[in-house]
Amino acid sequence: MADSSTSSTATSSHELDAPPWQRVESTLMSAASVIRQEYDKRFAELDLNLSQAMMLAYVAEFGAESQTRIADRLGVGRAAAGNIVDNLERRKLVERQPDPDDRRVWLVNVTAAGKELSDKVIEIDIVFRADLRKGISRAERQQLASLLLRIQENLN
Amino acid sequence: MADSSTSSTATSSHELDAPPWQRVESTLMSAASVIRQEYDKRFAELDLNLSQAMMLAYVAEFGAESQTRIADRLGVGRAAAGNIVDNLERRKLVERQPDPDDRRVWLVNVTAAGKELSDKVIEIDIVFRADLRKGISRAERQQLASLLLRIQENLN
DNA sequence: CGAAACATGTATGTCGCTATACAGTCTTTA
DNA sequence: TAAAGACTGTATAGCGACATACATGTTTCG
Repeated sequence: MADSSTSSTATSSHELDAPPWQRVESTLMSAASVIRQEYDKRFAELDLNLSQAMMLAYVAEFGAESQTRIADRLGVGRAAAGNIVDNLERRKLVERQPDPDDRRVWLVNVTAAGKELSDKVIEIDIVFRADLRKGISRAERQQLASLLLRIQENLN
Repeated sequence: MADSSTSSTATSSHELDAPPWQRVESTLMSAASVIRQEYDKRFAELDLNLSQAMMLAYVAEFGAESQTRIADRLGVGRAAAGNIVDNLERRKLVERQPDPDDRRVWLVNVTAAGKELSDKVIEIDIVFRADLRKGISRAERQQLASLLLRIQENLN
């Protein structure tokens, strides 16, 4: 579906005559959307979407942290983070433990089953990123990241 | 909110030790999200979100086209496009006209008020893109677009 | 100590999009 | 011409995210 707009953005190399929805900004958002969709698609075999997979991998790596901290790290709101934890907890992939030092807080930790699934998440991620980077050199990736960060910094 | 994850992605220049949610792909999606939010924010003064603004500008430029074609051009589904048209039509910014050649089709056209608002949309877009590009050369933008397209093409 | 200010996690409502199914309308083809 | 198929726009349900409001618990400081 997005491919039609995708191919039309190919004309944005000369920008003067390109309408707003065919410019670099649109290409950027379109690329992000395609990547997110493909992530979701590949994680579907694990019955996870991208948010759940990221949460699981994060918790598996960093262990018992509060939901608020996880939410900040993952760039979602606290409510969304709570929902994702609810879902993963229902499937026994993570578990909530009370924080001994602060009774408001739940510390989220990975279970054995969650750790196992997390390994598969990381594996899929590695394969996907390799696919994504085909034909793109390390230097180009670094410049891409640098440009993206500079664009973001222009918004503060 | 996304800024915390944003600043953490700044460490992704050396990728080997960076966890999955801090890599270039995340930087890309994060940048897209920030751009979308800022677009919404700037169009809010016109009581439009990004989708509505894009639709309005598109219709103002290309005139009477079917909803399906507009949906394809804008990269959304037909149902979503219909909803956006509903909204803009309620506010008398666009109007639906029957296609004389095909009774299934509504041709969407801009009204005088819509054309006027569309000019403001374009103006805001120009200012925003100038802000976004501060300190980024034309050559860099072209390379950015090229890299993004190559990444997208790797997914087909 | 005690009260105000703050932090955490949850519930609720809203928003925008997708996917699906549908009725109405062409278009193709036998 | 008739039947099969394809296309258009819409209704509906579902998902995932956000903002807001709230109850609960904690910290600060007079």
